[in-house]
Amino acid sequence: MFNTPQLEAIRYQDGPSLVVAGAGSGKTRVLTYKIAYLIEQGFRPWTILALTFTNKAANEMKSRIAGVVGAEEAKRLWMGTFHSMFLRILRTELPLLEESDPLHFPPNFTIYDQTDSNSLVKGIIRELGLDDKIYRPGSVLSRISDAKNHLVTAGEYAASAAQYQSDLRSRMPEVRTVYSRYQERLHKACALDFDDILVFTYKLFNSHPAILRKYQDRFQYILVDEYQDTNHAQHQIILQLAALPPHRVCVVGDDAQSIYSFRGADISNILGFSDAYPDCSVKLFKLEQNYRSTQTIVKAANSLIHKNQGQIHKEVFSERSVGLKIPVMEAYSDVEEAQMINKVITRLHGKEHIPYSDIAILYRTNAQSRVLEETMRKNSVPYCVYGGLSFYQHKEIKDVIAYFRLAVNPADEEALKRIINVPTRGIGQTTLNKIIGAATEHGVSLWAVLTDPTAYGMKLNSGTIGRLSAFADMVSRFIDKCNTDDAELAGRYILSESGLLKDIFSDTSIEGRSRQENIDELVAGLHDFVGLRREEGTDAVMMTDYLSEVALLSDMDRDGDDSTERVTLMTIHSAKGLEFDTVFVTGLEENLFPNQMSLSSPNEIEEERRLFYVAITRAKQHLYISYARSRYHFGKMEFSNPSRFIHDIDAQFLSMGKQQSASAAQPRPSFFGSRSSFSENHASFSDNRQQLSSEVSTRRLRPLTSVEKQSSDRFNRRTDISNTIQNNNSQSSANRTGVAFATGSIQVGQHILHDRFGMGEVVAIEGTGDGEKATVRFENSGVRQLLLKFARFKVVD
DNA sequence: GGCTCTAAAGTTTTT
DNA sequence: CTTTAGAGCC
Repeated sequence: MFNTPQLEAIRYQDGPSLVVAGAGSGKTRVLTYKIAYLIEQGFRPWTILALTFTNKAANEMKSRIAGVVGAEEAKRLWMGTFHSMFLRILRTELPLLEESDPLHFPPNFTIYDQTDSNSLVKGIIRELGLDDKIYRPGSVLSRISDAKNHLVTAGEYAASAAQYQSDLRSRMPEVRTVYSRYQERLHKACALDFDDILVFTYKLFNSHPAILRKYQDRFQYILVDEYQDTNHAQHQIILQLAALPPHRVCVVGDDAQSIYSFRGADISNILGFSDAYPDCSVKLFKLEQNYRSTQTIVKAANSLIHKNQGQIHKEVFSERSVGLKIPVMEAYSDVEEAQMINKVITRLHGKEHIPYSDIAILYRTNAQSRVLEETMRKNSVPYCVYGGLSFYQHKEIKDVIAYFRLAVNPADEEALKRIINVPTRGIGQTTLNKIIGAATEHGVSLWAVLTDPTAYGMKLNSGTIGRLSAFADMVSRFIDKCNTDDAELAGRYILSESGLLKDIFSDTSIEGRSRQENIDELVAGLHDFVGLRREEGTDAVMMTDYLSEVALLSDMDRDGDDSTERVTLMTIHSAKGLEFDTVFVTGLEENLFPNQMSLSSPNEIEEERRLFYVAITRAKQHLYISYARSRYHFGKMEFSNPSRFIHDIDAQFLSMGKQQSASAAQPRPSFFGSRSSFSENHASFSDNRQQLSSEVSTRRLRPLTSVEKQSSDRFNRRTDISNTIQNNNSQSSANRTGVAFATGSIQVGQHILHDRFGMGEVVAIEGTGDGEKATVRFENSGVRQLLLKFARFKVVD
């Protein structure tokens, strides 16, 4: 079941350990069983802190652990992302600090997402009279974010000569001023940004030894997955929490898969972890056997990654079958690339009966998904796109969430700015600027000015005053509602009373309909949130609880639809940690992969190469690599050469197809020389080309508009679900009904069909009356405990 | 103050 | 090509 190093890694618990785990080496399984083992050894679940990279990874691991030690135990683990776990700590601790403490925050503080941060920085740049051509908000914010990742505060930043010199070189000497003001404004808005979650946690522990001690004592064992992608702040917090002997901390990762340095991830955290504890040695475990992929894939990956310098040496090997050589497919254009891939998918699905859900198409940038989607749709291949514009980033959803945020925390400046005139109520930019000016001048929140404009010297005409006070009154009612009613009731109230609902539902255009669907889905989400929490016996069902949850959600974390049969499309970054029988890695072109932005720096090229390594090691059986000779970029066609990375793989593992005839048209001489062996496709594809090309020339594909894209996406996501689960009504909140049950009506061993989790088997029942709970093992949703009083399901047998 | 039209910029990856 | 920001007009 486990090999020797895996077993040793699982059992070791005397001190700090580092598990260097090659791709496909069963890293997640080791982590899962280590935690289960710890619990069996007597560690209580709430004394174990397990940090993962995504919420999804955490939930999956949790439900696997539940399968071993039971749902009741697994539920109590501190398991989640760095951000969600530390946010939980901050919500508990920050309100308890003295008000004079700079870290003090009331419990209802907001989390600013990147858009909020960007908008705030932009506003500050404008207020300071800086040129936003030079001070591009994005670059300024990334400097600030960089500083925060390195735990450099605004004050330290302003005092640092080195920082100043660096900013000066970028012609942005005032970044330090922006940083300081940015931080002030966050504080005034009662908000933390993403990076602050880490910075505040570090500072909290650093300046309050008693609080640090409390968590050091609580967390008897700390486990961290994907350690190669942690940043300096995260690393330091781990060191704080595991500072006391015997330093029971276990970090797991693979330096060869470090792909987030652009976000501040520091590979030296894992490379140097062996020296983290001067008073004791860190036990090193190497997992080198790959259980996922064919020998060919593993060897090809090795030959690629060995082109990089500076890594922990390991020799990943596989004992699976040798497998096929890796076809490298060349296409004329991005469209043809998509069509070739579709052709192969159709063949694999039809002749080899590979389910669509075992197939993934990976790409470097989100923009590449368009052409693929269009082609898949034309060929009726079901697909699902992950990432890109997440549900929570749609305008209408952000508007609604902004209302919610304002109702929970009226000081929230970005939320207020966003919706003060949505729907239009005659409060325009001019008035808003005056309010911001007065608020800045008096050092108070926008809300304070808004509720009493004259007190802050606002000169306004009576009409404006009336409109402002009407708005303030409305928000006050929302605040009250959020204090008394649960998230769903309050949410519905806000939607209708704000006029948003009327505004959105009076628009009958295609775009409007798409917005309406999104709003429906949001309300359904609120309903589920309240319903599920009640089912699980939690009473945290208020708007503030809901917001805490959604603030850290990304598209990757959305509901699993793994029961359905669809090809997965995602960026390579999103694919980290996943595996598929068949993987297509697309767009292997110079300037795209490696990306143009990374060409100037050897380090960044190495990171791109690691990214390619991640991509190819996702495949279990079938791996295909493709590139296009031309591709649309900003609407105009551009030609490109095959990626240098193809060359980095030992040619014996690749299948390049036959020699090209001299007459074939080439947009440009190949990277590999004019008599390239690259141009003709792998044998099994070459016969496709002619029919495909004619199709290309007759019908130029039009990129999808955002609405078409959304609705097709929705179609693709949804249809299969509603067919399999007949009474699934998650599409609409309107006809949602709970299925009521008398308690005592189900028994262990019965199968149920849950409204949301699908099919599952009842494995235990405990408690009586209103407290009666069933433990259910779901086919696709893991093991869960449901409070029968609230649970919505029906018994199947 | 609000709406419409035009111009410019943008795509690297995301908790 | 698409999205967004800004100017100009009502």
